[in-house]
Amino acid sequence: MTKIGIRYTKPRKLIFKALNHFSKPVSAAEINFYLKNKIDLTSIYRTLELMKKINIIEETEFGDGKKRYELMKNNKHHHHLVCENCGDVENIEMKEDNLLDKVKNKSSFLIKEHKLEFFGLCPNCQ
Amino acid sequence: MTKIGIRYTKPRKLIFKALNHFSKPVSAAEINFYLKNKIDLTSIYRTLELMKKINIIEETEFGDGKKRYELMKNNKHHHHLVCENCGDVENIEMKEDNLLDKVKNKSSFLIKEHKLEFFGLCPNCQ
DNA sequence: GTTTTTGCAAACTTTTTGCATGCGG
DNA sequence: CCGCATGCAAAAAGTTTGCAAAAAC
Repeated sequence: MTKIGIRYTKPRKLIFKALNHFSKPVSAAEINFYLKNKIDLTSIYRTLELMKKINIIEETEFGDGKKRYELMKNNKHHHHLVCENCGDVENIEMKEDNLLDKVKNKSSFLIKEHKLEFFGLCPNCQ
Repeated sequence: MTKIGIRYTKPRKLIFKALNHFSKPVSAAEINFYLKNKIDLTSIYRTLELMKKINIIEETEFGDGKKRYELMKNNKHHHHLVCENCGDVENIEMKEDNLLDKVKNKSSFLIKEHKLEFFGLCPNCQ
Protein backbone atom coordinates (compact mmCIF):
# COMPACT_ATOMS: atom_id res chain seq x y z
CA MET A 1 0.00 0.00 0.00
CA THR A 2 1.41 3.31 -1.03
CA LYS A 3 0.18 6.69 -0.05
CA ILE A 4 -1.84 8.58 -2.58
CA GLY A 5 -2.53 12.24 -2.81
CA ILE A 6 -3.51 15.18 -4.88
CA ARG A 7 -0.60 17.51 -5.42
CA TYR A 8 -0.85 21.23 -5.21
CA THR A 9 1.37 22.04 -8.15
CA LYS A 10 2.35 25.27 -9.82
CA PRO A 11 -0.11 24.90 -12.72
CA ARG A 12 -2.91 24.15 -10.28
CA LYS A 13 -2.06 27.17 -8.17
CA LEU A 14 -2.17 29.37 -11.23
CA ILE A 15 -5.49 27.98 -12.37
CA PHE A 16 -6.89 28.47 -8.90
CA LYS A 17 -5.61 32.03 -8.92
CA ALA A 18 -7.23 32.64 -12.30
CA LEU A 19 -10.57 31.27 -11.11
CA ASN A 20 -10.28 33.45 -8.06
CA HIS A 21 -9.55 36.50 -10.14
CA PHE A 22 -12.71 36.21 -12.18
CA SER A 23 -15.88 36.58 -10.19
CA LYS A 24 -17.96 34.82 -12.80
CA PRO A 25 -17.91 31.52 -14.67
CA VAL A 26 -15.07 31.34 -17.18
CA SER A 27 -14.14 28.90 -19.91
CA ALA A 28 -10.92 26.94 -20.16
CA ALA A 29 -9.85 29.20 -23.01
CA GLU A 30 -10.41 32.31 -20.92
CA ILE A 31 -8.28 30.91 -18.13
CA ASN A 32 -5.65 30.04 -20.69
CA PHE A 33 -5.70 33.55 -22.07
CA TYR A 34 -5.57 35.10 -18.60
CA LEU A 35 -2.54 32.95 -17.79
CA LYS A 36 -0.94 33.98 -21.08
CA ASN A 37 -0.57 30.39 -22.34
CA LYS A 38 1.79 29.59 -19.50
CA ILE A 39 -0.23 26.47 -18.79
CA ASP A 40 -1.23 24.05 -21.49
CA LEU A 41 -4.95 23.95 -22.29
CA THR A 42 -4.94 20.22 -21.66
CA SER A 43 -3.76 20.73 -18.13
CA ILE A 44 -6.38 23.37 -17.59
CA TYR A 45 -9.09 20.97 -18.68
CA ARG A 46 -7.68 18.24 -16.47
CA THR A 47 -7.40 20.54 -13.49
CA LEU A 48 -10.93 21.82 -13.93
CA GLU A 49 -12.13 18.24 -14.15
CA LEU A 50 -10.36 17.49 -10.89
CA MET A 51 -11.62 20.59 -9.13
CA LYS A 52 -15.12 19.75 -10.20
CA LYS A 53 -14.70 16.25 -8.80
CA ILE A 54 -13.50 17.47 -5.42
CA ASN A 55 -16.29 19.99 -5.42
CA ILE A 56 -14.46 23.27 -5.27
CA ILE A 57 -15.77 24.60 -8.55
CA GLU A 58 -19.14 24.59 -10.27
CA GLU A 59 -19.76 24.06 -13.96
CA THR A 60 -22.21 26.17 -15.93
CA GLU A 61 -23.27 26.44 -19.52
CA PHE A 62 -24.71 29.59 -21.00
CA GLY A 63 -25.75 28.05 -24.26
CA ASP A 64 -22.84 28.86 -26.51
CA GLY A 65 -21.25 25.44 -26.38
CA LYS A 66 -18.55 26.28 -23.88
CA LYS A 67 -18.39 24.98 -20.37
CA ARG A 68 -17.63 27.58 -17.74
CA TYR A 69 -16.27 27.15 -14.28
CA GLU A 70 -16.46 29.19 -11.14
CA LEU A 71 -15.08 28.80 -7.65
CA MET A 72 -17.69 27.77 -5.11
CA LYS A 73 -17.13 30.53 -2.57
CA ASN A 74 -18.02 29.38 0.94
CA ASN A 75 -20.40 26.74 -0.38
CA LYS A 76 -22.88 29.39 -1.36
CA HIS A 77 -24.64 28.39 -4.49
CA HIS A 78 -25.82 31.21 -6.68
CA HIS A 79 -27.29 31.86 -10.08
CA HIS A 80 -26.52 34.11 -13.01
CA LEU A 81 -27.94 36.84 -15.10
CA VAL A 82 -26.36 36.73 -18.53
CA CYS A 83 -26.48 39.62 -20.98
CA GLU A 84 -27.39 38.33 -24.41
CA ASN A 85 -25.73 41.32 -25.99
CA CYS A 86 -22.37 41.84 -24.32
CA GLY A 87 -22.02 38.57 -22.43
CA ASP A 88 -21.63 40.26 -19.10
CA VAL A 89 -22.63 38.17 -16.10
CA GLU A 90 -24.14 39.23 -12.82
CA ASN A 91 -24.37 36.88 -9.88
CA ILE A 92 -27.61 36.58 -8.02
CA GLU A 93 -28.51 34.81 -4.82
CA MET A 94 -31.93 33.53 -4.08
CA LYS A 95 -33.80 31.65 -1.45
CA GLU A 96 -35.13 28.73 -3.39
CA ASP A 97 -36.36 26.37 -0.71
CA ASN A 98 -39.92 26.95 -1.83
CA LEU A 99 -39.08 26.08 -5.35
CA LEU A 100 -37.25 22.92 -4.37
CA ASP A 101 -40.06 21.83 -2.07
CA LYS A 102 -42.53 22.30 -4.85
CA VAL A 103 -40.50 20.13 -7.18
CA LYS A 104 -40.10 17.46 -4.53
CA ASN A 105 -43.84 17.37 -4.14
CA LYS A 106 -44.55 17.12 -7.80
CA SER A 107 -42.02 14.47 -8.73
CA SER A 108 -40.51 11.30 -7.35
CA PHE A 109 -37.06 12.19 -8.61
CA LEU A 110 -34.36 12.43 -5.97
CA ILE A 111 -32.99 15.87 -6.65
CA LYS A 112 -29.34 16.54 -6.07
CA GLU A 113 -28.69 19.80 -7.81
CA HIS A 114 -30.22 22.35 -10.07
CA LYS A 115 -29.22 25.10 -12.40
CA LEU A 116 -31.03 28.35 -12.86
CA GLU A 117 -29.86 30.99 -15.28
CA PHE A 118 -31.50 34.13 -16.52
CA PHE A 119 -30.89 35.67 -19.91
CA GLY A 120 -31.62 39.20 -20.98
CA LEU A 121 -30.02 42.60 -21.28
CA CYS A 122 -27.75 44.23 -18.77
CA PRO A 123 -28.31 47.88 -17.79
CA ASN A 124 -25.78 49.10 -20.33
CA CYS A 125 -27.21 47.18 -23.25
CA GLN A 126 -30.88 47.94 -22.74
CA MET B 1 -38.31 43.09 -54.80
CA THR B 2 -38.89 39.36 -54.78
CA LYS B 3 -41.05 37.40 -52.44
CA ILE B 4 -39.36 35.51 -49.72
CA GLY B 5 -40.60 32.58 -47.76
CA ILE B 6 -39.78 29.64 -45.60
CA ARG B 7 -40.55 26.37 -47.33
CA TYR B 8 -42.16 23.46 -45.67
CA THR B 9 -40.05 20.76 -47.27
CA LYS B 10 -39.87 17.03 -46.79
CA PRO B 11 -36.79 17.14 -44.57
CA ARG B 12 -38.38 19.80 -42.42
CA LYS B 13 -41.58 17.80 -42.11
CA LEU B 14 -39.59 14.79 -40.98
CA ILE B 15 -37.62 16.75 -38.44
CA PHE B 16 -40.79 18.26 -37.11
CA LYS B 17 -42.31 14.81 -36.88
CA ALA B 18 -39.24 13.55 -35.00
CA LEU B 19 -39.40 16.43 -32.53
CA ASN B 20 -43.05 15.73 -32.05
CA HIS B 21 -42.39 12.07 -31.42
CA PHE B 22 -40.03 12.68 -28.54
CA SER B 23 -41.58 14.34 -25.55
CA LYS B 24 -38.27 15.58 -24.27
CA PRO B 25 -35.31 17.59 -25.55
CA VAL B 26 -33.28 15.68 -28.11
CA SER B 27 -29.97 16.28 -29.82
CA ALA B 28 -29.40 16.59 -33.54
CA ALA B 29 -27.79 13.15 -33.50
CA GLU B 30 -30.81 11.59 -31.84
CA ILE B 31 -33.09 13.06 -34.46
CA ASN B 32 -30.75 11.77 -37.12
CA PHE B 33 -30.82 8.30 -35.64
CA TYR B 34 -34.59 8.33 -35.29
CA LEU B 35 -34.90 9.31 -38.95
CA LYS B 36 -32.47 6.54 -39.90
CA ASN B 37 -30.01 8.92 -41.59
CA LYS B 38 -32.57 9.83 -44.19
CA ILE B 39 -31.78 13.48 -43.60
CA ASP B 40 -28.28 14.80 -43.53
CA LEU B 41 -27.05 15.98 -40.14
CA THR B 42 -26.19 19.35 -41.63
CA SER B 43 -29.77 19.88 -42.66
CA ILE B 44 -30.95 18.87 -39.23
CA TYR B 45 -28.71 21.47 -37.66
CA ARG B 46 -29.86 24.07 -40.12
CA THR B 47 -33.49 23.24 -39.60
CA LEU B 48 -33.16 23.34 -35.83
CA GLU B 49 -31.46 26.69 -36.12
CA LEU B 50 -34.38 27.94 -38.19
CA MET B 51 -37.03 26.54 -35.87
CA LYS B 52 -35.30 28.17 -32.95
CA LYS B 53 -35.29 31.45 -34.78
CA ILE B 54 -38.99 31.34 -35.57
CA ASN B 55 -39.63 30.30 -32.00
CA ILE B 56 -41.23 26.92 -32.36
CA ILE B 57 -38.55 25.00 -30.49
CA GLU B 58 -36.56 25.59 -27.32
CA GLU B 59 -32.90 24.83 -26.80
CA THR B 60 -31.58 23.20 -23.64
CA GLU B 61 -28.25 21.95 -22.43
CA PHE B 62 -27.90 19.27 -19.83
CA GLY B 63 -24.18 19.64 -19.36
CA ASP B 64 -22.80 16.97 -21.64
CA GLY B 65 -21.83 19.29 -24.44
CA LYS B 66 -24.78 18.57 -26.67
CA LYS B 67 -27.54 20.99 -27.45
CA ARG B 68 -31.03 19.57 -27.23
CA TYR B 69 -34.22 20.79 -28.79
CA GLU B 70 -37.84 20.41 -27.95
CA LEU B 71 -41.07 21.60 -29.50
CA MET B 72 -42.70 24.46 -27.62
CA LYS B 73 -46.14 22.97 -27.18
CA ASN B 74 -48.83 25.68 -26.92
CA ASN B 75 -46.33 28.23 -25.70
CA LYS B 76 -46.11 26.58 -22.33
CA HIS B 77 -42.63 26.82 -21.00
CA HIS B 78 -41.54 24.04 -18.72
CA HIS B 79 -38.48 22.69 -16.97
CA HIS B 80 -36.73 19.37 -16.70
CA LEU B 81 -35.66 16.78 -14.21
CA VAL B 82 -32.68 14.92 -15.58
CA CYS B 83 -31.54 11.56 -14.23
CA GLU B 84 -27.78 11.62 -13.76
CA ASN B 85 -27.68 7.87 -14.05
CA CYS B 86 -29.84 6.83 -17.00
CA GLY B 87 -30.35 10.19 -18.68
CA ASP B 88 -34.11 9.96 -18.50
CA VAL B 89 -35.94 13.28 -18.53
CA GLU B 90 -39.16 14.27 -16.85
CA ASN B 91 -40.91 17.49 -17.70
CA ILE B 92 -42.11 19.69 -14.92
CA GLU B 93 -44.24 22.80 -14.91
CA MET B 94 -44.03 25.45 -12.30
CA LYS B 95 -45.48 28.78 -11.42
CA GLU B 96 -42.44 30.96 -11.25
CA ASP B 97 -43.85 34.45 -11.17
CA ASN B 98 -42.60 34.90 -7.62
CA LEU B 99 -39.15 33.89 -8.62
CA LEU B 100 -39.08 36.22 -11.59
CA ASP B 101 -40.43 39.11 -9.56
CA LYS B 102 -37.75 38.55 -6.99
CA VAL B 103 -35.05 38.67 -9.63
CA LYS B 104 -36.51 41.77 -11.17
CA ASN B 105 -36.38 43.46 -7.79
CA LYS B 106 -32.83 42.48 -7.10
CA SER B 107 -31.30 43.37 -10.41
CA SER B 108 -31.55 45.98 -13.12
CA PHE B 109 -31.16 43.43 -15.89
CA LEU B 110 -34.02 43.25 -18.36
CA ILE B 111 -34.87 39.58 -18.23
CA LYS B 112 -36.11 37.88 -21.35
CA GLU B 113 -35.85 34.21 -20.57
CA HIS B 114 -34.54 31.76 -18.05
CA LYS B 115 -33.56 28.15 -17.80
CA LEU B 116 -34.14 25.94 -14.82
CA GLU B 117 -33.07 22.32 -14.78
CA PHE B 118 -32.90 19.82 -11.96
CA PHE B 119 -30.44 16.95 -11.78
CA GLY B 120 -30.71 13.84 -9.67
CA LEU B 121 -31.94 10.28 -9.78
CA CYS B 122 -35.16 9.05 -11.32
CA PRO B 123 -37.36 6.61 -9.38
CA ASN B 124 -35.83 3.60 -11.15
CA CYS B 125 -32.24 4.59 -10.48
CA GLN B 126 -32.56 5.56 -6.83
C1' DG C 1 12.62 6.72 -5.92
C1' DT C 2 8.04 6.34 -6.99
C1' DT C 3 3.77 8.33 -8.02
C1' DT C 4 1.37 12.07 -9.78
C1' DT C 5 1.21 15.63 -13.10
C1' DT C 6 2.52 18.03 -17.20
C1' DG C 7 3.01 19.22 -22.14
C1' DC C 8 2.72 17.97 -26.74
C1' DA C 9 0.56 15.69 -30.49
C1' DA C 10 -3.17 13.58 -32.15
C1' DA C 11 -7.87 12.07 -31.92
C1' DC C 12 -12.65 12.76 -31.15
C1' DT C 13 -17.25 15.03 -30.90
C1' DT C 14 -20.35 18.39 -31.98
C1' DT C 15 -21.46 22.08 -34.84
C1' DT C 16 -20.63 25.24 -38.82
C1' DT C 17 -19.47 26.71 -43.55
C1' DG C 18 -18.92 26.58 -48.76
C1' DC C 19 -20.60 25.20 -52.78
C1' DA C 20 -22.77 22.84 -56.57
C1' DT C 21 -27.08 20.45 -57.28
C1' DG C 22 -32.04 19.93 -56.64
C1' DC C 23 -36.63 20.90 -55.18
C1' DG C 24 -40.83 24.01 -54.20
C1' DG C 25 -44.05 27.30 -55.31
C1' DC D 1 -38.11 29.83 -63.61
C1' DC D 2 -35.70 31.47 -59.57
C1' DG D 3 -34.81 31.46 -54.97
C1' DC D 4 -34.60 28.71 -51.07
C1' DA D 5 -33.06 24.26 -49.23
C1' DT D 6 -30.34 20.04 -49.43
C1' DG D 7 -26.32 16.95 -49.37
C1' DC D 8 -21.65 16.28 -49.41
C1' DA D 9 -17.08 17.48 -48.13
C1' DA D 10 -14.30 19.97 -45.42
C1' DA D 11 -13.35 22.95 -41.59
C1' DA D 12 -13.92 24.85 -37.08
C1' DA D 13 -14.38 24.80 -32.12
C1' DG D 14 -14.20 22.58 -27.81
C1' DT D 15 -12.70 18.78 -25.34
C1' DT D 16 -10.37 14.27 -24.48
C1' DT D 17 -6.72 10.70 -24.69
C1' DG D 18 -1.96 8.50 -24.99
C1' DC D 19 2.46 8.74 -23.80
C1' DA D 20 7.12 10.13 -22.60
C1' DA D 21 9.35 13.55 -19.80
C1' DA D 22 9.26 16.39 -15.58
C1' DA D 23 7.89 17.73 -11.03
C1' DA D 24 6.22 16.60 -6.19
C1' DC D 25 6.85 14.65 -2.03
